[in-house]
Amino acid sequence: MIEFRILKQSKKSGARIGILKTTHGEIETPSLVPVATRAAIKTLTARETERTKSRILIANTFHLHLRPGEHIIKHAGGLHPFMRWNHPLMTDSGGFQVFSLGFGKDMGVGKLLKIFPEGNGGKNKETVRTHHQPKEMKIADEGVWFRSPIDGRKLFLGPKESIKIQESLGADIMFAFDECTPPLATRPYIERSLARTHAWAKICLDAQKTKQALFGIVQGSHFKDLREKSAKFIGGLGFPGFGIGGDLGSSKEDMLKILDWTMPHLAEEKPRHLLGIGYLQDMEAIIKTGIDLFDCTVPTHYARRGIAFTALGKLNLNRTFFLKDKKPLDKKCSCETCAEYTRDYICHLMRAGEITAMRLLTFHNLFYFNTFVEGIRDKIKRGKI
RNA sequence: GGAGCCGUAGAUCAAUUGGUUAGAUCGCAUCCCUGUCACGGAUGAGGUUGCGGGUUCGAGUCCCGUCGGCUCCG
Repeated sequence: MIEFRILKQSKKSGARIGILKTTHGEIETPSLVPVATRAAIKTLTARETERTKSRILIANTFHLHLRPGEHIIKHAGGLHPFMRWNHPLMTDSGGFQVFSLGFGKDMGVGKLLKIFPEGNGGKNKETVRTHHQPKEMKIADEGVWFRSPIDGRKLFLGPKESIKIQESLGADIMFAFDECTPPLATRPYIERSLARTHAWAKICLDAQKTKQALFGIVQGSHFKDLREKSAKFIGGLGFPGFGIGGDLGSSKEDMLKILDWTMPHLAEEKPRHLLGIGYLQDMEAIIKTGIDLFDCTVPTHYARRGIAFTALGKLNLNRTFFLKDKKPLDKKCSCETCAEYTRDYICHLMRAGEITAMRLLTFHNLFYFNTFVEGIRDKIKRGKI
């Protein structure tokens, strides 16, 4: 069970301040949802994650099903006690892995299409047509046959299976099983996929036995009518909240357009989660469309590549330049990393391959992102956006 | 004192019987990463082949000298 209360609706935009209540406490929205795919924010403990101002995390059904298996987590009493996290949790359905381990892997693309200049090896000419299948999986109306990336054994995941697993995991919020279509798919492929995602949404609702909140996911790629169709359909099924999935086009403008097409069809009083998006420079814009929650791997993933986010932009701590830099990562940041450590040391650790570097950067980036969202909430409260 | 082996990019090593512009890996530099992939991807810089001479149309490769390192024998 969740309860969502909107405390303030902006008069200047779709932005709003809300409180999302769950049985594991409440969070203020808009909020970033850091990604704990395998029931861990990589490099940090739950206690440490809490000190980065994070109050809700998202784990992944597909990855936890593979390892350790949902029965282990159920036996431990669910994800919350298992990972020692006493705040709200979400689980992604595994639908995204249909894409990321399927066409995404085959074609070497993300869900946001990168535009290549003309003549660049015809990279953009490749398309996914109606009856195409990814190399290592089979997508059917009932669900998806995968091969385990761990040992190669055959696995099946469909809407019923996803819900059953997510119920064993016991997060406060679950997501419906969907297909994130590849950005290079043809319209007929997307239409067919959308019908499937919609059918799966209904099956998920029917399959659910627990009181966890189940969010439906809007798809529809970059087509206006398909996005509207999906938003109306998913919006009409009685879900207590919604996810918006990508392909979200090939630019920030595309993404905002897609959100604008979608949002009017989703009940205002219900929370909206933008799946997998959250560059700092996009946050304010997506929040202004009416997004309440968004998960993103960027703060944690980039940290492990040596990137720190600061008021002056991204810093690449791999660069030898920083070996003699005695400043903290960000002079105004009040996180534990910035309070105790300076760039020279973190640069050294990064270059030496010491995992402590990733830890210090992960801590900082999460704190920085959360502080950044806090700043946007503050702007909404003061009526500035 | 004598004999032998070795010397190629910052490091470790490749390079047909002498034959185009001397390669690879790591490291270095710049950039990339959006419902996760820590140690990944793209691009780039870097060489008087220890030094000097010779043979040859042509030498990292063959010859002589020299310097340095290693091994063995006295």
